Amino acid sequence: MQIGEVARSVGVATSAIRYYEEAGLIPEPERTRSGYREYQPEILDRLGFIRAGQAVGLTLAQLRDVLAIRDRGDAPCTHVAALIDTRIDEIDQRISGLRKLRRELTALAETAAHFDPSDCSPGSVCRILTG
Amino acid sequence: MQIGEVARSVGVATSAIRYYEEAGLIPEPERTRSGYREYQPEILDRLGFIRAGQAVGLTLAQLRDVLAIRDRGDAPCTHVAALIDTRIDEIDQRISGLRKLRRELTALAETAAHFDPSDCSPGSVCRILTG
DNA sequence: GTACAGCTTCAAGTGCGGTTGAAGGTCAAG
DNA sequence: CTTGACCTTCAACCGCACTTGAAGCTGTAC
Repeated sequence: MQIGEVARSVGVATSAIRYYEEAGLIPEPERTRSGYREYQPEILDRLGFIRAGQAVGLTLAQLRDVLAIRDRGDAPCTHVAALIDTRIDEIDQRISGLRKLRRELTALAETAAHFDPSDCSPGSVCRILTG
Repeated sequence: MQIGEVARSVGVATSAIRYYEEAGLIPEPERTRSGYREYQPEILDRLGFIRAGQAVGLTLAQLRDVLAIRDRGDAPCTHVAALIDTRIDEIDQRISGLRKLRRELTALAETAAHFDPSDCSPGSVCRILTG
């Protein structure tokens, strides 16, 4: 398969596939006599894995590590499971940070609703935000 | 006040203050004979506003707009209130997206827990993630 | 006079995950 | 034989909010 066909099958841009190669996530494929990249079907699973990993918020660096384990011939299961657990913790922290921020913002919105613009002293930019 | 003193008072880097000037969030200050920036005390409130805005996730572009309204002599209250409401909506969307992702990840973690690495076929990278 | 902190400008780099553009080679159809 | 879709490499650019570095001037204390 040429790069365009692979790209269409998986739903990524050809430029992204070349970038993954450059970044060490996929191996350099064979070339045709004219220099075109010539992929084997295995690439589809590999790109599918990258897509799935990205979709849950893993970085390309993390996925590259998983792929390297796989390429050494080992099963990356436990490593993947650990990444998932770490990712869940990150999300929990992110959510609680956002909830805290939301509480602060609703308090500010409340202030804003009871705020008479004529109280708005020209000496400060905006007391709604700065309290 | 010189830039370093302002930076220490507000808790930002001098490079950030120069950047805000460049980006149009703060006006160009007077200069001493030797070319040093010489700030009036009003800058502290302005930088405090920028910090407060950033802390709730507003972008510099949004804050620049608020400051421009203030500089025209108008009260930016209603504009700020609208930004806050929009920001709350963004956060709600972000949180629900993260919650959805978390549900997917806990499902994957569950799969991983019941997964025998020997089931891990060498033909695919990792079936935990790709399902 | 000399050390040292502090200021100046300008250009370039950071992270992340790519995209875009230029300049050109390749391949099948008509 | 030309058109057009596809491929190649390489370098530069995107957003965002800065930081870093180089090269040099200023100001004060000793």
